[in-house]
Amino acid sequence: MQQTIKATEAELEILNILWTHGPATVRDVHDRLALKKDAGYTTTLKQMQIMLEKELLSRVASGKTHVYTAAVDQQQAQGQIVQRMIDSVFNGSAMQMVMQALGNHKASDAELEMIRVYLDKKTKK
Amino acid sequence: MQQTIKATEAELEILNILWTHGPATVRDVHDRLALKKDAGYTTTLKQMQIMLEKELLSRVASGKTHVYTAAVDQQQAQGQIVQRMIDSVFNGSAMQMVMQALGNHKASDAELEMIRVYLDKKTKK
DNA sequence: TCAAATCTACGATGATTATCGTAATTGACA
DNA sequence: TGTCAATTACGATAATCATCGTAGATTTGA
Repeated sequence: MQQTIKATEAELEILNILWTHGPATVRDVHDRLALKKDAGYTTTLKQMQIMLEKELLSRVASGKTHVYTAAVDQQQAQGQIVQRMIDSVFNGSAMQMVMQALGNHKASDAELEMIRVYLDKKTKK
Repeated sequence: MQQTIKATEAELEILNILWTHGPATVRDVHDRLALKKDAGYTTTLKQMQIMLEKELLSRVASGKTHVYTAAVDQQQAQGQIVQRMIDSVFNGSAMQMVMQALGNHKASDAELEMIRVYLDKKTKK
């Protein structure tokens, strides 16, 4: 049985950065975070230290700093979050959420085509 | 400019019940909630009172009880929640989330077909 | 009518989150 | 080597959330 990954919104933002850009220092993460929101450096630091305790992150020392890595699988973590949302907000209907997402979002034709291809593959299987 | 609707997980469950079944008393909501989770009656009551203050709900008196109604639009609230998740967890890519949702979910062929039809309509427009 | 059942109001509490200030540590380099 | 800048460690705090107990009000029906 896979463990349940429970991350807050703020933690997800950090995980997201690490998933996207790979291992990074607190400084790196903080700078990227600062582009979107503003919080103090120590806030980010503390956040990441807590995530280390929760084992959402791992780290290795490098000189005087630490390099952090996401310790949870991206697919799995994202999947669980989406599932929780589907359950609590969409009565368990993934489809309902997909339609909502597609409806609100201005997806390009190319994107829509990708989804279509994906659907086909899924249907055939 | 539309206001930002911010509801917690527990609040969403309540909203969801009201959206699905229409106006209801605390008792009604609580009984439905009790099917899934267990919490005391006063917990649900308090929750709904707070939601009233936040103007997520409205209510009218009916005898000694109050009948509550969701005061926020379902489409709009769901849309904002999904959008927030897309932003924080999927780097702003709705598609990425859709694929995640479809991947995790065992959708029936009929469901997939519905999505396909929806996509076509969206593409043509 | 009045007692029991039901409901609301309200405050308190513990847990979790998010935030940040300060102090201690470390490494770089003048 | 000694100082300065950057980093980590740690603790504190305020805000938010979820939960529930108790008291008071109201309705119902025996």
